[in-house]
Amino acid sequence: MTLQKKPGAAAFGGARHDHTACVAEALSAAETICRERGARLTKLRRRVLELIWSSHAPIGAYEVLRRLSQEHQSAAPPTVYRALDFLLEQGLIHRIESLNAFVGCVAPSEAHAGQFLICRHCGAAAEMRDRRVNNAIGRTASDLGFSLEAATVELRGLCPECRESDSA
Amino acid sequence: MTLQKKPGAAAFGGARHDHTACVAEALSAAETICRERGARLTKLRRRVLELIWSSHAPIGAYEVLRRLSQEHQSAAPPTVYRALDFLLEQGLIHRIESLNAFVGCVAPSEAHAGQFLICRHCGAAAEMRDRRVNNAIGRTASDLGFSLEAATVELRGLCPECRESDSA
DNA sequence: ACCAGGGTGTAATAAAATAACATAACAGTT
DNA sequence: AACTGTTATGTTATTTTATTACACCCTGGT
Repeated sequence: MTLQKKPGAAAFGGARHDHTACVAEALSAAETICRERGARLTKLRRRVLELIWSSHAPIGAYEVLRRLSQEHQSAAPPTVYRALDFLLEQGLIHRIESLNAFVGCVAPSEAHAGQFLICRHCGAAAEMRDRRVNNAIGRTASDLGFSLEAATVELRGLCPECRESDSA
Repeated sequence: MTLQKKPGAAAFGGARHDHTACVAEALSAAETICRERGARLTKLRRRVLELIWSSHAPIGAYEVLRRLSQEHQSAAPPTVYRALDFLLEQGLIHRIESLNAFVGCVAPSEAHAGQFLICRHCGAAAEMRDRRVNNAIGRTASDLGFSLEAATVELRGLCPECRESDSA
């Protein structure tokens, strides 16, 4: 357990966390980071980031597009994909390969290869960076002479919340 | 390291392994398994499996379709996807989420959640099942109260072969 | 004002996956 | 052999996800 006190606390917190604050924090962090890097977080890109942060469940590019269209006449696939590319480059979001969807990054200031716990019931994805997992992966790769560059780790199952309500 | 003596040995072996034998073995194992289970490995399904095994690099559904079409007049997307679904259910192939592609399973007789090392240079994907990685994932999930059902682990980088030729 | 880049608009298309319904092949029963 | 239920395949269309190519337009630096 490294980056977050309690990984999944927000993502799996359900009703228990103040999501408005959660989004505000993410956006403000993004602005700071982009300013520092001289990257341009335009209105459009910021808005896309906000839409992605609208919940802790990964959201597809075309769902972003649908929502964006309601307020942005000229939105089209490239509009969204370009914004997503920018956000990915800046490490402000992650792509969930197994869902073809995107989710906000909880610790965008650091270089990262996120690992995700994805709840099949509520859809939320909690980002974590577990030392043991990283170590195990790193060791395995090096044992095999494989030069590791990136890792996709996506775990599916039931989050604590949904687990309860499932058995209830 | 569990299932294979040397994970990646065949996948990353390049010129060094007898791929014809490798495919023959996979097909014959598939037939045995299906016979035992009463599952029907039809000609079509067998051929799709063979196409997937044509190399150790994951292959996309539409690439399978293109090749299949050359010999099978009526091949269409559902033809291929249905065969793929069958092969996935039987555990004869794996889906590589980060590539939208499929690869033969090296140990189809057992229940499995494969982990993959994917070479960005030659495209080969070596399947492994590393105890440490599995343990780390299992522990992390249970620490967080997450009920783990499936795991996608896909590592990208350079395989030993390509690493050499890269620096050469 | 000019210009160079980066950002966005727009139209078309490619790539990946599924839906829905029709037909055919097959296994077990009579 | 004919009947029947099931599973497999054929066929057409559509949906979902992602990219290409080119035009336009800001914005910052000179």
